Amino acid sequence: MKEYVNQPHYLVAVDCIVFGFDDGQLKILLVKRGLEPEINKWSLMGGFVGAEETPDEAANRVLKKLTGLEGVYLELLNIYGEPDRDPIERTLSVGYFALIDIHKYETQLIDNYHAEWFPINEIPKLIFDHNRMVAEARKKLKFKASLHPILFEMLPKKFTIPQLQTLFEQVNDTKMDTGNFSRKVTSTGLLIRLEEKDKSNSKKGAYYFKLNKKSYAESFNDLLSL
Amino acid sequence: MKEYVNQPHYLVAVDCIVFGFDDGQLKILLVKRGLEPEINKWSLMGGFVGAEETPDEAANRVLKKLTGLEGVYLELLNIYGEPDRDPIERTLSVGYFALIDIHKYETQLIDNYHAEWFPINEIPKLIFDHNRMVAEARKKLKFKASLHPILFEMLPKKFTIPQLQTLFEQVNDTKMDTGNFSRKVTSTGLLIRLEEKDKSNSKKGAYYFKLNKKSYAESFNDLLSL
DNA sequence: ACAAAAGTGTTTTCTATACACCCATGA
DNA sequence: TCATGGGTGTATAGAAAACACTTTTGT
Repeated sequence: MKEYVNQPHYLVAVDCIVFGFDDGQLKILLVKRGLEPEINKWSLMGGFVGAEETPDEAANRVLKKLTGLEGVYLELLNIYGEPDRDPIERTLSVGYFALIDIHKYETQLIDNYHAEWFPINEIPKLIFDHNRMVAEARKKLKFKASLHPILFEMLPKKFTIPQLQTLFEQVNDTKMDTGNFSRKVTSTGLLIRLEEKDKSNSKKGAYYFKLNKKSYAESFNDLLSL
Repeated sequence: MKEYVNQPHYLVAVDCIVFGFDDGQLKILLVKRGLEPEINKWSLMGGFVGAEETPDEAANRVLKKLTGLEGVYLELLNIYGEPDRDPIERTLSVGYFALIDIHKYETQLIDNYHAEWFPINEIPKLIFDHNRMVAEARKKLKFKASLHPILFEMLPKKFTIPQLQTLFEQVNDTKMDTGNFSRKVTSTGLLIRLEEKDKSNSKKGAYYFKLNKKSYAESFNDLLSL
């Protein structure tokens, strides 16, 4: 037990990189920081890890406070622990990235925090090392999505294949053939076609699909390249 | 600044899951814990994060202390933060997995810590949540290795293709065709064949290869499925 | 009728897999 | 010489990529 004595103790925070997809663009949710230092600067949404919770739970709590959403897709990104990253006091931050359906969050809460969605390529200067966190999150999202069908987490319940394709293209920073994409994605068995069509982007209209939740759940056990 | 007041502070530790490959087996390095509680039980090698270092640096320091090695492949695994995971005092632990060339560590140091290599399928009961960490590390290694050529980190400078194949099979818990494996791996451009052969496993002998360091470095920018 | 997005058909290329078979050599 | 692991050759199947072309319907 002696070794525990005199070891330094630190503040531990969580910061969330919240991804959403809207209007054909991959976006990130940022808040105007409400406390000193750097008050009123843009920042990631975060909070301290409380005495009775794990970092995961803290991230979920923060996310719920900001968006009203529960059961959000959350994944550990990295630990940020430069001794001087927070000028007030040493704080280790656990970074998480979250994928949410951008149309489901509660506007009221967002307003309370003076939060705004920023297109991924138009992120402003953020406090501390938050810009680095965003860059790493983007990269990790890309790798993760190459083996796991997680991007559906950012789409509404009903979505079209062209919509899904745009999201893929945004995440991977690439263009792909529409015909091949359509076939590839329908062949996975993850999608169920609905009768309804979305005619907002073409006269012909694109069928809406929904996730096949059973296949989706199972796919998380496997390596699946989509 | 007011918000920083009265936030709880915690101990922050690192724990390393050290993988090595020897005798055709994937192994993990464990130590006999030297402090209370649970003294003399098997455990991962760990230590507290010092005031002047990041968790990464702490992990590197711990690893050097144990093996004498520097510049080891280290990657964040997860953060373990159950409020009661350490019975003495709340301690958050940052788990790392490390890949080392098992023949390069310094025996003397290992002896000092009463450390031993355990085949991956014969891990004893460990303290706290360390068994869970090992399980997660194994899974993460598999996923990571499916897109990045990191397994070379566990091989000596000179290695044969059958050796590499055995390592792959161990990590992925599978068997593959020797002919196809050989072609696949040589076609990546990551390997340079040497003149020398290893005749310890066959009369014909298997060529030694070394890493093409340039291609190897570049490959880390891409998604590469090996 | 026209234009433009959606998505199907078709061809070609590439990769993965299976497996027969040759190679080298110590015992 | 023969048994054995190390590899190459080859044939086939399946996936990916490229792209022509049809379908639909608001204008």
